[in-house]
Amino acid sequence: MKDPLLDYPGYSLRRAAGAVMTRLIARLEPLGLRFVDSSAMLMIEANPRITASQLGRMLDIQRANMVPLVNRLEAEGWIERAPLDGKSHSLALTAAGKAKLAEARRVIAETEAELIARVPAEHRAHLKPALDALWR
Amino acid sequence: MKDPLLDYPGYSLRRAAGAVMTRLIARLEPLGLRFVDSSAMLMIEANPRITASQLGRMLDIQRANMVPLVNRLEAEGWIERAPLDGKSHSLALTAAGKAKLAEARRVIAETEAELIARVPAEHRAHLKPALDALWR
DNA sequence: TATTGTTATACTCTATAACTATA
DNA sequence: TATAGTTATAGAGTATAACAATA
Repeated sequence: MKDPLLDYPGYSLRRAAGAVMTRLIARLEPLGLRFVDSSAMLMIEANPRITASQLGRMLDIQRANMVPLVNRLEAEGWIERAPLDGKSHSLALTAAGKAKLAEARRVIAETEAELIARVPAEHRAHLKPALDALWR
Repeated sequence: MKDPLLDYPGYSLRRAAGAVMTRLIARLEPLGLRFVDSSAMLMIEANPRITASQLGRMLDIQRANMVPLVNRLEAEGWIERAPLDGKSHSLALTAAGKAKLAEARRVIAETEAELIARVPAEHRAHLKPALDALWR
């Protein structure tokens, strides 16, 4: 069976991203976390008092779609909102959120390590700069 | 604003794939094609008389989700079904399908060329082998 | 005027379970 | 028994439009 799609780097990119994401999502699921939850919590930890709109811009998530996400993180007790001014709220991790993020960071590190290990050594250093050129 | 996600190759992989797919989808849309339509038609062209189930396995699409896809391609007049045996049907491109695929191939080639052009020359040859190691 | 947070909504993609008919 | 095609359905993820309150 011929597979003409294998000639396209763009197709390899899509399939590789899908495979890696599937592995990561499967590992986050037992922690009660979606991929986007872990991304958001990493970003909130690094930027305390960030707002939902700022967070959405950095993660490339629409403002409207941030609402259920932030609501869920708050309902789980992982983040807290505090009024910044009359219309904005700042987000910060709670103690429970920091503990949950520590768990998430372990499975993320494990998945990233596997990713690197899969790439033949002679290509390894080239992967991230090549990828970053495609979207940054 | 700090962005800890930039340290993760897996995150770069996801964002790069998203960016490239967004560009390709935007170019296929005026042709009345979804990404999966163009993938399926390339595969059918290269493998005349392939069945929907075989196609699904190669594209990593569930058998059940092939039904509306194949129905749509047939309704557009781009593919034809022919009974293979009592339970299977073979798929093949029609003349209209081949013409549409020629259009699709042009925008795909254009998008792939841009992808390559974006990657700094010293990393180019490493990208596809690195990506393929992640899913094949 | 622009931005934040929000509600409502719709569409695509994907996953699962179940059924029929045929190999 | 395993596979092909199919139906129905549900859950994610994502996009758009609109609104009130505030900067």
